Amino acid sequence: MKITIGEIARQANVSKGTVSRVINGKSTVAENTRKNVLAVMKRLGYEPDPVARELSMRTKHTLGIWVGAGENRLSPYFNRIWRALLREMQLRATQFVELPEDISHVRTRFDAVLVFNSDEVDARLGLLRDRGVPAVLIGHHPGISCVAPDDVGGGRLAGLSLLSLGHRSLLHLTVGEEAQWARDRAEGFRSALAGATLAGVKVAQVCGEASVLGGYRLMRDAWRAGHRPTGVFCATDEMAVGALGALADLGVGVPAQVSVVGFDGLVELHPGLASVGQDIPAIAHQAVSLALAAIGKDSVRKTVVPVSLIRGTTLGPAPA
Amino acid sequence: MKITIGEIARQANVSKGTVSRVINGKSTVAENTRKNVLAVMKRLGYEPDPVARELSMRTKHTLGIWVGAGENRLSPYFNRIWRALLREMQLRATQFVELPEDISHVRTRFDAVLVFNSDEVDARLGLLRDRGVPAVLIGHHPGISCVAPDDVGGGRLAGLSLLSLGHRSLLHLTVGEEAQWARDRAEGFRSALAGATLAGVKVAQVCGEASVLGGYRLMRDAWRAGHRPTGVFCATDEMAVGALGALADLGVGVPAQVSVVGFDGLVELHPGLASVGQDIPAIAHQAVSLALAAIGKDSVRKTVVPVSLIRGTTLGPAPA
DNA sequence: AGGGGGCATGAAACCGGTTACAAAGAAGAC
DNA sequence: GTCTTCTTTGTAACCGGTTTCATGCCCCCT
Repeated sequence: MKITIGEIARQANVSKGTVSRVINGKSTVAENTRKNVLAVMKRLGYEPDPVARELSMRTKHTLGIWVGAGENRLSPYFNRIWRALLREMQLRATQFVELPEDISHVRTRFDAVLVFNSDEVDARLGLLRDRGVPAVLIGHHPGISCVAPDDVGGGRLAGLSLLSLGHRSLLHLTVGEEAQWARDRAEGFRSALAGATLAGVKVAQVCGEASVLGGYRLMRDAWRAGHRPTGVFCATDEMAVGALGALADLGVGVPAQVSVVGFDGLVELHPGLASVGQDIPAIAHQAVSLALAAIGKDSVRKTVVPVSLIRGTTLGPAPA
Repeated sequence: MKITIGEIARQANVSKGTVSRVINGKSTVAENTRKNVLAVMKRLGYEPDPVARELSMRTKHTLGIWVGAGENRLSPYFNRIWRALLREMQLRATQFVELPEDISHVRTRFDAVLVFNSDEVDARLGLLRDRGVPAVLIGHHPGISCVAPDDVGGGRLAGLSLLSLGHRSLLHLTVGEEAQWARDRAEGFRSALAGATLAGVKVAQVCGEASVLGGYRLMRDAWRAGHRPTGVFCATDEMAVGALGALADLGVGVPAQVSVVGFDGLVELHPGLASVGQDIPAIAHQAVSLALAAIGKDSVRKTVVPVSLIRGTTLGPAPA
């Protein structure tokens, strides 16, 4: 038979209320009885039933995670975020459940939902609002609590780093304008160069796919088209890996002739890759914090998580 | 205020019990009252509280998923299984939560656990047994309910297919003997050839890493070492993709000179890849079924899910 | 000694459902 | 017309906790 709080109470000669108080440590309990109750609990191997607790406390200690259909679960970035969330939840004794595509028949067994940014994000947020479930977005979006890396600052950081190493001819590999993060990274990069363009700095931008292959093609084609940058800033590390491959195939020395800086800090992709590193544990931490804080209230808060430059071995001074 | 069963009962002029009966459709309810109650429920937008239900029914409608530390979450195979499980759960109105590495402090808010096979699997199963949580393994292991593809049958299928197409010189790219699935696939492959070796069929086996790069290296090195098979069976599709790359680099025509068959059916990896296809939705279905059936009892059941040959364009008749 | 304040605890209501049991009413058998 | 049986429904206990409120007790102050 399952051991309940009532059984503990009986064996410890106290009331259920007192046992509950011992468990939660909320109200004060005499040291003697506390010890006694704890001893009985230990002896019987008691574990409070989480479901009963959820019912009376009306908090489920559960967050939902809603991954967009278009989200690339196979990307190393996604994987890192996922694992960081897992760790974070463990620390907070909170479980997390992944929601299926279609939540219309899903019963809300969670206190709040973390949403990954994607094209369908508007529809999703609407659905959640209708059901009264607080949501936190990983990414940028108006009108909702968000957590995102400092994309603008990261772009600027990359630009400034290249400039300070003497690079005067730059190339930016990125995706189209549809994604907010890409716009922000590009904007930051341009802003770093804003004053410098007058001083003879040239910068070009080409757009393609955010993948290794995409980066490879962009770099190869740009080079063939006559671009001869000494510094290349790639909107993602995967593109940067592709760019490195293309440069290798073209026989261009890195970083002797060309420096390459990526974005995300996924050093496992390519040893030595220079990159604007995201603090993924911090992002996970903030996302969960915001989600848990959002329960009950409906405040909207935006959190921007700082980034830092990973120097690596693909970033060096401009050739003379 | 939240709408409860009591509120419905009041507005429909019936008792809570009757409303509950309508919801669950268990016991019989007069058609008139049923309609009436349903109307009130609809009007008020009532949704039963899953937590309260769990408490009184003592089933949590939740499965845990325990992914080993060593498991490669980035593999397309894992990804497919994961998504199939997600769908399966959705169909059954069951949620699933991923368990963190260390479950010692996790409260058991799930009815059963699905475990992915890995090296630490013994320790994990022990922990779960100690806590009295039923577990189902995706893979092979003694003493526990398992779901796995028909690895032996798949290996045999690949072997027979190659033989029937006239191939007499075969090569098997695989990993070491440590993994059960690899042993089984190899065993099936050999068994298909058992009678045929007497009839002048040559077969070689080389071992390496179960990755694209691993497959590439094995194929390249085997060719350089003088192997000239006309049929190649790879233990995983990723290895097969690598092998195809190596053959292309070596200038060997596929399937004109060499046929390549993989295992897993991950056609998205390489268009036209011939492969022993797993029925991943069926695996997910069986895994969840077994897990849900295991609640309460402690029967051990093994399920083997059939495989089928995907012909593709990399498998053809042996050259004359 | 009497009164007030604070701490420890028990009793009971509550969270939102399910379900065993009893009772009422209708229909059918004789 | 009465007895039995079946269907439908209400009542209340229960799942395993939390929390409000009241009470008892001890201590301190005047």
